[in-house]
Amino acid sequence: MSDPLDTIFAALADPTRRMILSMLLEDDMAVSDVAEPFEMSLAAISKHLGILTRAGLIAQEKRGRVKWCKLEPDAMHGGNVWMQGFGQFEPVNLDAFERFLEAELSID
Amino acid sequence: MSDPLDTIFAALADPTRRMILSMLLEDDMAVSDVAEPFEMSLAAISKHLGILTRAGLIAQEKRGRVKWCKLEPDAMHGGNVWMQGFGQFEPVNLDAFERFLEAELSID
DNA sequence: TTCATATTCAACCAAATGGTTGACGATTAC
DNA sequence: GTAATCGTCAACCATTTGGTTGAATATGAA
Repeated sequence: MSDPLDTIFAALADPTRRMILSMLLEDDMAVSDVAEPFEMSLAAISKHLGILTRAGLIAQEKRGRVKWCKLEPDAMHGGNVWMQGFGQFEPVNLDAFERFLEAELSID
Repeated sequence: MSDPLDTIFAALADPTRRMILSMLLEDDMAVSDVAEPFEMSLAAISKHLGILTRAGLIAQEKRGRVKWCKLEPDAMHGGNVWMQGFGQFEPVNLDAFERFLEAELSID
């Protein structure tokens, strides 16, 4: 049907969804806990999680009445390779990335 | 206003636009030449080029009555860094990427 | 000047997106 | 059994997206 890159890049184009992925980088989370920091309905977050799941960027597993979300970072590989084809980007500075995440996640 | 990553990933989510970027990897092109292989109107391609320009992924320069499009690969850097924060992806195999492009561009 | 070429603009359209609300099914707790 | 919690579903809505067409603009060629 449609190129997986369509789905992956489209999923990453939304700031709410990127934030969710950043949160899951810290730890697996239940749907309600994912939704908690956002000022939108649980149903809206549920839709976002559906989109991330269909893109393969997260996996959801139901245990009891709680549905756990876990990051699937390998799904990003294809997009990453595609982009890298356009230039030799300097090696990623992971420290800088962690500082970025630190800042992004502390909207307390 | 909106995160540049919104704009970049959204621009990359469309297969026509990704194809255009691949084409520009070979060489700079005039708008009409970009449009030629696609089965859609010139106006549609013009819009796509506008989106790529606003995302910073290409630059357009008018010389005479021809508008030239040229790749700005550095604009991808931010997205690339963001993705890499999610995993240590194996070093890109540029040969493989070239073969991929070869295949993608030869829809003659 | 007149004509052709290169590109954009404006108006329109159908479909997709991101959100809402309220009802619903599943599971756990009392 | 009854009630509370977790999450999704369905219907709806406004906005954005990706395309069309026809007219307009700007430049170059005859």
